[in-house]
Amino acid sequence: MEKQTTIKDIAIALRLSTSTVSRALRDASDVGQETRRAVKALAEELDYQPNKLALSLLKNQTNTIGVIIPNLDYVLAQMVRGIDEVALEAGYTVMVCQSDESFGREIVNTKRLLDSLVDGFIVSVSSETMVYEHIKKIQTKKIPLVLFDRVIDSINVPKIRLDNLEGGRLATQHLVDQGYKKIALLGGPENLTVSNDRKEGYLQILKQNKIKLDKNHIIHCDFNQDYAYIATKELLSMKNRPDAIFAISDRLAIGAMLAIKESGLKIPKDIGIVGFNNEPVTKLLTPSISSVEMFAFEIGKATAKMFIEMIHSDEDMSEKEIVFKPKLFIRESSNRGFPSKS
Amino acid sequence: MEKQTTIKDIAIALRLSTSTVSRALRDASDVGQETRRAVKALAEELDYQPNKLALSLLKNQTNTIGVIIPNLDYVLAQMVRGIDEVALEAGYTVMVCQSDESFGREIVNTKRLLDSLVDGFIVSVSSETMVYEHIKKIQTKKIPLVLFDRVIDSINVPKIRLDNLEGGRLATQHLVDQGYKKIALLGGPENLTVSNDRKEGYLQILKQNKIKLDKNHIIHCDFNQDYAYIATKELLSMKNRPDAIFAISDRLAIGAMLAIKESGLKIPKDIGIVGFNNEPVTKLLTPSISSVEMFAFEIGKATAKMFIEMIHSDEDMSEKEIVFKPKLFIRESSNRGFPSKS
DNA sequence: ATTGTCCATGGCAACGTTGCCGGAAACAAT
DNA sequence: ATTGTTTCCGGCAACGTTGCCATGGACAAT
Repeated sequence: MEKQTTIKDIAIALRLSTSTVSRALRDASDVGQETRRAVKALAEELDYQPNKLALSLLKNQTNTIGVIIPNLDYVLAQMVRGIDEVALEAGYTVMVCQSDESFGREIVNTKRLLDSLVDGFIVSVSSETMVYEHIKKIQTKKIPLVLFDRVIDSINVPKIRLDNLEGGRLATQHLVDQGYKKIALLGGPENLTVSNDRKEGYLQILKQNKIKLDKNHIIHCDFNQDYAYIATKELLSMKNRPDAIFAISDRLAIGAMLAIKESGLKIPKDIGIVGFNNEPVTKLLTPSISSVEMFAFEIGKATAKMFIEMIHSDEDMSEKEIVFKPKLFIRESSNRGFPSKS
Repeated sequence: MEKQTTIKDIAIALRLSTSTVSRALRDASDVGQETRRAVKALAEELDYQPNKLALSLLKNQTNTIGVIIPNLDYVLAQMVRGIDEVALEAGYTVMVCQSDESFGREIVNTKRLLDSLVDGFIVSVSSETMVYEHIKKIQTKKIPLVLFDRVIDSINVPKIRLDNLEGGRLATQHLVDQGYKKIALLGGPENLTVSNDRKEGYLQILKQNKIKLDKNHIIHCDFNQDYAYIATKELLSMKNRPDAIFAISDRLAIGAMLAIKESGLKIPKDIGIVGFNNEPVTKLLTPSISSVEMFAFEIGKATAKMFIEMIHSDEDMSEKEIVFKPKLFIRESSNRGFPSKS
């Protein structure tokens, strides 16, 4: 690493003081025309770049956002893309740290970023995270913080998320409309709000339609295709076999579909499937999978915008919450053609 | 943002000098037992965290790696995961910037990271990038740089990549073995080495097997499913219709498959497909798609390891290159059962 | 000639930390 | 009593930059 040219270098070369050089470069007042020209010329020649570190130290501001996410799967990659785009625009650089769904790594990452002195945090918590001291610490230090996607109710900061309750309702109501009577739920980890909200929507719709719930039809598993496969095998072997599955994510839906295909049951005739996230892959499978779109890219952009706004405004924004409305895309996996028959 | 406690705060509170406090905290010699205890106790109480910015300024080292990538698709997300894991272990924080396959944004990102004073760069160039001045500038400044995946031959730094030539050979030879005679190539952007190496492997195998090449059977398109769909439609409508397609990425293979399905041709009977990257989705589609595994996660880890090694060693490593061997996974889309029939 | 007013520039402190040097105090050895 | 040694601590500079204040010269107004 070679030494960068500094203001001092220019000052010495031109027999000026650093102050004068600094002012000249910043087009400030109180600099002679001639010296200003000379300084700028030399700066250009030596490829002078102001040292951000020194500036950051002085101003106590790094123009950096710490982003903590649990993984880089399709949905979060989209969100990060959205965050990145807006942040770049606003002059911020983003430090993305993945916790890999591990509580321990989430803590390490938070700590690292905290003393890297990022200007603030954009966080989506890991599925393992059940205690939020590390997140609260950010808040205690009065460092700007925005939560997105997997938000935490008990923490009072701006939040950007999907209306997961509504998502669960949309998916379940659709299955009900298609004439399915025994709808099972393939849920994510038990403590994940995102998953539980979708489940809540599912429960609401069952209740509304006076469908009796078989408790065995609710299964929680990790966000992992293989678990879903196993769980579905189990569901299919039950005496009271479900005739539809609402999977809390497309990955789970795919696992379920593989299991169903193996069993010889027909989709959507014998059993229907609806997934969540609307990953591109859902369109490609045979049968294609109905899924709930969650507008990940837009959520990412909205999150970064909220963050920027928070940094630049000094009013209290802790109550702000943006909730995106989900949209159901109906595909083969759950389409028995009922709307048209009625 | 609240003021962090500094060494000075502790010094004043204890009526010591900052030097003494600094030494006490670092367990250095020359500090009295009693003062050391007192300092540490107070530091603990005030939750003192050393200011990284000040240290970085002093040592001219930030413990940060700038990672520049063209997108966050499956393969690169895996690679980033690998980089992240190793970097975290070694005490580095990673700044990931995506250029979104845009030359302009790649330049902006490079510039940003350059004057954020990262300790070094890990770069995979965008498909638009044809001139490398911004990358060469990193090298000129003697800042550690490692290239991975989409590397640049003309730049003399450590490189970690897949043996794409071999990958192209594997895929094509397999198609030849399955009895396909007119193998088309669905390539990526024309100036992308990764794509061209695979193409070169393809050409080699055709030549080796004395298969005459129809130049119209080579199509270049963006890494985008829709383009692949259109390109394949075109291929299928040719008088000299190909009976197999080697797609340079799984995304392209999927687009091709959609087009073929629509045409009514049977896969793999009438036409075979092999993709590249071995994304999980290839297993799930019907038919499942044969694909070449490129060990993205491992490449990511190897890249970060190389980087760390480069930073800590002072010998010249510019000639180092790690080349991973690809592996073909044969699935339905190209399997006419030939090895077993022979 | 004295005072006032610009204009251009320099000096110094500060941001938080460390490294180096010097020095005071205590004690031992002569 | 002088010298040397050890132990503990403070002062200062430095990293690169900016902000504030001071200073000096030129010039005009009195």
